[in-house]
Amino acid sequence: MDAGIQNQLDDFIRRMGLRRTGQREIILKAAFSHKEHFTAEDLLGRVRIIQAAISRATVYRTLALMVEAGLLREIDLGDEQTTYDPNFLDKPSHNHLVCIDCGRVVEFEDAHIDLLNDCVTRRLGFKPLRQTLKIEANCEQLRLNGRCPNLIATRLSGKRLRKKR
Amino acid sequence: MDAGIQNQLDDFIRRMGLRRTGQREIILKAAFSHKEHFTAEDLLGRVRIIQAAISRATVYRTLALMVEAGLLREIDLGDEQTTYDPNFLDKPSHNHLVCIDCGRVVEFEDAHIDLLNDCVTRRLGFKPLRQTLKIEANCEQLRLNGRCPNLIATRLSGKRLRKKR
DNA sequence: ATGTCTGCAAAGATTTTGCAGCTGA
DNA sequence: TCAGCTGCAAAATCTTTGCAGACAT
Repeated sequence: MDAGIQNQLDDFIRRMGLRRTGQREIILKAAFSHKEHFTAEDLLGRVRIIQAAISRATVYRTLALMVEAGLLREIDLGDEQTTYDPNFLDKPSHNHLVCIDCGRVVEFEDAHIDLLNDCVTRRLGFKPLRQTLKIEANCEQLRLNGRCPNLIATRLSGKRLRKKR
Repeated sequence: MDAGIQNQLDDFIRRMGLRRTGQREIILKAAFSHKEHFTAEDLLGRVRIIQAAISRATVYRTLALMVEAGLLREIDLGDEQTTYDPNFLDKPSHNHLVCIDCGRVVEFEDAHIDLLNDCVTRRLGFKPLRQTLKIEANCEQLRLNGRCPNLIATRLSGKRLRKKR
C-alpha cells in the first residue's frame, strides 16, 4: 500500500478533529492491500486475517470514513451489492466495463469521454463534479470463438455472476 | 399511460407463460402514471391510492417482473435507495445528471456520448449492450446568482437531498 | 384442472445505533 | 481530562420467501 494513502487519511482525521486508532490503520491497510473491488463483508474478512478482534461495526464506520475522506468510492456493478473501489486515487476518473458473459470488470480511462461529458454538462447549465460511467457489454471473444477465457476463470474463482439472491 | 406499455407487458407475460392479473395491471398503471423516478415504497403508495388491497410483496414481485420485461430500469442516483426509472421506453439510452446543490435530476440524451462509448467499448474488445452514465454537478446558477431555483422547489417538496439515513 | 399468483407474516440480508467502557490527544 | 472510538448486541431497513387459498387459462 502506498504510504501516501495513510497520510491522506491522517490529514482527513486531523482536519475533522478525529482520532488515529489502531483499528483504522488496519482497516485502511486491508482496504488498499489489493486493487480489487470489495464489499463490506470482504473487507471484514481481510481485516480479520490481520487481526481478529476488530468488530463489524468498526469496519462499517471506517468504510464510511474512507469514503468521506475521498479515498474510496462506492460503485454499482449491478450485482446488488454495495461495492467499494480503491482505485480512484490512482485513476481519479476511470470508468467500468462489466462483461455480461463472465462478470469481469474492466477499468478504463478515456480523455475523450471526460471531455465530451464535461461539454455536455456545461451546455446543460451545470459545472461537472464527477461522472460515473458503467458500460455493460458482451465479450467479443465469446461470440467469435464460442468461449470466453474469463468465464472459466470466473467460474473457477467461485465468484457470483450478477444477482446475489 | 401509453397503451403500448400494457401490450408490452402482456407480450412478456404470454411469452413467459405467466398470467395476466388485476394486480399487475394496476401496478403497471401506477408505475407509468408519472415520468418521475420512484422507489418500491413510492410505488406501493401510488398503488394503494388506486386500490388498497394490494400487498407489498406483490408490488416487489411485479417490480422485478417489469424490470425483467425491460419496461423499467433500476438506476442509482446516489441517494442510497433503489430507484426505478420508467422513461427508458421513450428514451432508450438517456443519461442522468444529478445536481449536487438541489438534488434535481436532469435526464438527457446525447448521440455523441453514445457513439464515443460504443467506440471505446469495441476498442476494448467488447460488444456494448447498455451504458449507464451519471454526472454529478453543481448548479451554475447557484454559483453565479447565489441561489438555485430548484433548491427552493426541492425543499418545499420535502424531498430528501442525498443520504437517506 | 392445474400451475401461477396473491397476501400474510416470518425470515433474511445488510447496515446502523445505543450504550458502557476504553483510548488517543 | 474528556471527546471520540470500539465492541457488542439489538434495532432498523429493505427485500425475499414459504405457505395456503384464490385465480387465470
